[in-house]
Amino acid sequence: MSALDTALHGLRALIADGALRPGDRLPSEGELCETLGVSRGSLREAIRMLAALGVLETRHGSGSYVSELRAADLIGSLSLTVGLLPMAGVLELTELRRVLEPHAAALAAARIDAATIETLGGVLDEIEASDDFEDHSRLDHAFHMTISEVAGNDALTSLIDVLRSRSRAYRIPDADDAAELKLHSDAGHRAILRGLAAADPVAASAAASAHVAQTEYWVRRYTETDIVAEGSAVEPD
Amino acid sequence: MSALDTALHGLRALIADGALRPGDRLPSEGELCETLGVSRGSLREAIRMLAALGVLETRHGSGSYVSELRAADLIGSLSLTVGLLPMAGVLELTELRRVLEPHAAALAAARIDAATIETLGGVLDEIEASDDFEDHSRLDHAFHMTISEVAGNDALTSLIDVLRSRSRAYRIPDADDAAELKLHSDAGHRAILRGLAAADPVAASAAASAHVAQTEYWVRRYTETDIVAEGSAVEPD
DNA sequence: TGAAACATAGTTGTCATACGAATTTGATGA
DNA sequence: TCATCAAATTCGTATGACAACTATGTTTCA
Repeated sequence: MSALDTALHGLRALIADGALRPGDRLPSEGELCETLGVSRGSLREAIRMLAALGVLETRHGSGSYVSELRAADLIGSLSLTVGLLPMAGVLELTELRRVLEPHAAALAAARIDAATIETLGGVLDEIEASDDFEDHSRLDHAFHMTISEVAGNDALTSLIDVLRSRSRAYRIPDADDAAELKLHSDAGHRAILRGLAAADPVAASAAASAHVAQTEYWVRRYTETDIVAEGSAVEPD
Repeated sequence: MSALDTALHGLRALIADGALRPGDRLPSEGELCETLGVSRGSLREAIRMLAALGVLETRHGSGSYVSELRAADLIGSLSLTVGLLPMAGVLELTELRRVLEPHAAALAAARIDAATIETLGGVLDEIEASDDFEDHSRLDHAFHMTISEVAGNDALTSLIDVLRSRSRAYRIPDADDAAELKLHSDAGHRAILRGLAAADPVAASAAASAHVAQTEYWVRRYTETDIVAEGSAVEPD
């Protein structure tokens, strides 16, 4: 087994066995090197791998810590990479959205309160009033994330967020198409909100399903034509 | 921006911009160090992070390569970490299974062929004939993965695999409970297979839903009592 | 007494160098 | 043409050194 694997499995075992619990500080790199019998470089590579996966967090000058190990955080670690998927992969992910978003909408319909409904209505008002792509994208994200959060499962919210992050980054180049998309999008949002306001899981779910299907249609339509990626969709620290 | 971030974003940009495509070999570490202006150690840490996320693959003596960037592979990178989730997180994931597995079963019902139905029947025969926990776990896995694969979405299959990997690692300690679980589990499997064989998406979906709900019941039941984790559920290379 | 400033030790971040291990490549020879 | 071997290339690992940052205890001053 390579030194890197030794370090990786060693660290993982410390957490799996309960020797290190969420929030705990790891021994210093020097100590871990002795314990695991690897050089500092190999150890640091292993730490970085677990950090990339959301298991560890390192603070300069302080130490490395075990994360809270929330399912949502681990799923969120995918956000760095989904932006690199080719279009074929994006379509696969959209199919997952077709299942997950209706589910979230149905759950939300059963739990949402009047204040949140009002908030969501305000968001839709803003979307419909704005012509700016950035505003639209940001508010659309807020609308859907709020629904996921109301659904009450953080892992579900995180997963939907990750899956949505990609299609969000595309801008429809053709002005007429963009206008048509926005028209249908706005109508879809209103339908979802009606379902939520009526506390009707079936209606909310169906509306969410239709909304995703529409997204999928546009993604497919532009898959084989011009498409403009909005940067790398990941902001630097 | 730290040297590590420089390297990480630099590598990511090379892929996002299309300068490096799936399957391509990266420049040597020495070249990348010069290009990005960081030391070899920092560069290697960045490479490891992307490798942990399934974006890069490194071969000793040959070089580092961009992976095929399949959605299924990126999702599969979670398998290293879901084994570390506390029970609360496992329940969150089980709720996701409640949506995804019925969906997969419904899709599979519409696409499955006679040969696969026969194969699945054979797997169930084996399960029902075996008393060994290892056999049962392995065959159960094969049964459900086959269904996912028939569904035809690799990302969905990978996601279900990741989510299932955790509950699979638990063994019910009480013998009577274990026997009861197996009884219901076997019946659930047969119900799913009946739905598939009848090419009835609704029946298959409902049976899969019930099957996951049952798993969830047992996970909850044992959450606050004794539970035995079957190792770290990740086999070394 | 209280608080601000400082000094110190400990920890991670980064770099440079060296050499081992594995692969790839090209030359050599039958 | 093919097999074999040697060399070059590349990643894997270890070590040492120092900078950057944090945490903690101490001193100093109001």
